[in-house]
Amino acid sequence: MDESARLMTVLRPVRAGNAFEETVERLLQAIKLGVVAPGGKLPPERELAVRLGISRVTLREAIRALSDAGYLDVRRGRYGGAFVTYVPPKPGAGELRQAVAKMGMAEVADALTFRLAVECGAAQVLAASGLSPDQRAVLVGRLSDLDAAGLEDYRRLDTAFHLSIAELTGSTLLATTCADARSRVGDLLNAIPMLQVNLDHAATQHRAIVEAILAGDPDAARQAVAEHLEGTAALLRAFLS
Amino acid sequence: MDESARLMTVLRPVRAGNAFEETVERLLQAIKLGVVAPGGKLPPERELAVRLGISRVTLREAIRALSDAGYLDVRRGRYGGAFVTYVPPKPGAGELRQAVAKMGMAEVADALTFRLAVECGAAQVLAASGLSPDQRAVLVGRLSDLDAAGLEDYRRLDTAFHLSIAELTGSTLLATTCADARSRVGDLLNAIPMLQVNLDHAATQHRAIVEAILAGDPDAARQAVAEHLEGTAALLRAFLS
DNA sequence: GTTAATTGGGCTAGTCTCAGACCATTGATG
DNA sequence: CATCAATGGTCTGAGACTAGCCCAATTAAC
Repeated sequence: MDESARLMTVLRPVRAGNAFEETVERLLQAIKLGVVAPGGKLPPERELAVRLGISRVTLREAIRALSDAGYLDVRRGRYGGAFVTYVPPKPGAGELRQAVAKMGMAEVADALTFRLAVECGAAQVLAASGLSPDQRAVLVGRLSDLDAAGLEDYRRLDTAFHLSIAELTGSTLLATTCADARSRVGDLLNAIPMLQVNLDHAATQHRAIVEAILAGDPDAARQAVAEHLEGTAALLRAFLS
Repeated sequence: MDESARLMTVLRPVRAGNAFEETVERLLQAIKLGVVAPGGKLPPERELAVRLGISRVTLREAIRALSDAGYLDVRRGRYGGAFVTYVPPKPGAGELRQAVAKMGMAEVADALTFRLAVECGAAQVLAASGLSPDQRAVLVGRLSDLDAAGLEDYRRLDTAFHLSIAELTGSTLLATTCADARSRVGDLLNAIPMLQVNLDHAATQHRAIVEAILAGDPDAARQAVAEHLEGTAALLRAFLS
């Protein structure tokens, strides 16, 4: 609000933690977002260390921690590697309360607001830009992937659909920000039971989002995304009370 | 776009640089955003080091670098400290080309898209939330501050106005993201000459933004912000050709 | 003037992180 | 069944970063 609030905003910690902690967080993000699907393999340590800009020693410590925690299965030798064993927990109110407790109510509200803002912004920007035929195809493809998904793959493909919108804008910053926003609410979303009614409703909303974007209507796109995310947030609140 | 693009997005470097570099960047952000006004003083080293989560040694190296570069004037003893001496350079096409050259065209486009998305998102979210009388007062106050500003303070108060929108949403994540987005285009904006025509136009748009937010109209807010930022982007493009 | 509080300046011992080299294991291929 | 390429496992020396301590300078207040 006042000047001192802005000081708090800008002069915040330069680092979220030590290299090990930040690496664990990043790998966990890749796993939970389904960037590396269950059963899939992480890139080789040497390559991954370069990509993450850290030493192999630190990366290995992080992989070791995730392996111990049951997220990864590490195998040696040629054709070996770190394989994802994590599968999202079965939804339930217990999981949700636990996830919320770990974050704190204020942080949950912050994350939901953040996600609403950036995803609406991304959809609006994409709708306002003239999409190439290739881009349209990608968007439609992701939508039909999601429609064809079983319960097993639903969360992962839902994430893929939402992130595609940001990626299609061509802005790396926006894509990473949306990925960040999504991963902040990931544990909460996983706690929501997937009822057929909700899935049908979501499918309708997804279609509305795509149609608005393809029609080049930023306002409709913004509204459609807002409605969709508000719906999810409402489900969450319902489970919390 | 495809799966490998998502790998690039998530498995990016965990650290933008070493602690020294990141600290310099953060302090520069505070200075250029006008969070600490020219002539103002940074918090004492000991306190600032704690806030930034780094050691005093590293902080002092960063301050030393900024002092050498002419951004700060450091004075010892009681009532001493690191005082901001930086004043934004006089606008001109030369500055702009230089700023663009340092970033690269792709990065400039990315930054502009990013800012458009997050600021529209913030305005939309704020408009959709019921504002308290206090919040309305802050928003209106920032607007009149800006209207009353001389050329000297214009940029700083313009930044303050825009960031207030994000801050008023109550989302720390959104506030820091908007601050980040703004600082990425800061050098570009500083290169645009401040013609009276443009200032008048901007003032009208600012008023439209505030009215839409106060009216609780997310679509109007989104449109007003989009129009305003597109206008700025258009000015930039004009200066580049 | 003297004092005392506040602030920047500097040092040291210890921990974290890194780059690079070398070892160990695995399994497809000939 | 022997080979060899790809991959994880391990070690070491150097540099970055930190916490904590004390010194030096400055100035309002008495």
